[in-house]
Amino acid sequence: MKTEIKTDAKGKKTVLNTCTEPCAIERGMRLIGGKWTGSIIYHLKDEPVRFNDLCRMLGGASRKMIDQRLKELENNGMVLRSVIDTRPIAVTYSLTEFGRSALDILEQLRVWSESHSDN
Amino acid sequence: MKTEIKTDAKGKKTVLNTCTEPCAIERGMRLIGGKWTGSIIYHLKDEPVRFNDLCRMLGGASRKMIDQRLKELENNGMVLRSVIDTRPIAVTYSLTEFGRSALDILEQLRVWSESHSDN
DNA sequence: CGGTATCCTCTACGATACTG
DNA sequence: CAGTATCGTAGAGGATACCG
Repeated sequence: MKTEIKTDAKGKKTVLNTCTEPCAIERGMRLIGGKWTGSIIYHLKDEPVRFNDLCRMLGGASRKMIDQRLKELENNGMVLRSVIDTRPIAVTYSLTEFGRSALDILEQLRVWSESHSDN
Repeated sequence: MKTEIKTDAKGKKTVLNTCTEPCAIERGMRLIGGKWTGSIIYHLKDEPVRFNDLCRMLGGASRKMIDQRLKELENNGMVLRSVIDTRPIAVTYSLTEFGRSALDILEQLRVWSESHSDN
């Protein structure tokens, strides 16, 4: 996210784009900004949660979406998938240290969003 | 973002979804999580910026995208569009107080993202 | 229970060309 | 300069059904 605005002797401005693609903010958003991604991370903050419980928590999201997002999060190293081989099988999802490191941002976002719900 | 996990006498857990749709985190993400939205807000943090300068700053984004995002941001009350009636016309975009209130989150996101660019 | 597979629709987005 | 209009494609995402 480096951009310089150069101003010459006559006051004319030139914008230099030195922004590496994709920018840090965009990269970060692609990690936690997907549909339901932030909510999933947030719901895993206290304890491991099972797949179907997560579905119930995220009432508006389809199972396919949640499955997809969980795989992304697993691939990005933010979520850990644990299989407990009972019958029927049980699978829990929990946050890795990396995943946990995103909680501050999400909490701040939640507070910000709620404080502006009056618009 | 209210979800309760009830545990009964036998230790059996029931998940109650009391999450109002859409949740605060999702609502917040829809405000600043669109493609390029965060970057646009971030680039407006110091001073009003003209349309074409913004395009140069966001090298990877098409003009159409930027136009679209700016309109969204204007509709959401985060960005102010100012027309200076010279010839040729000049248009600058700047942050409103509401838009400015999102900068903390974006800055935190940027730092977080950069500190994990080694994965 | 915890998923896949399939189908279908709708939109996001890029490319390009035109305009006051 | 700051857009709008039009077209085309790829992928997002819902609904439904099936599986180990």
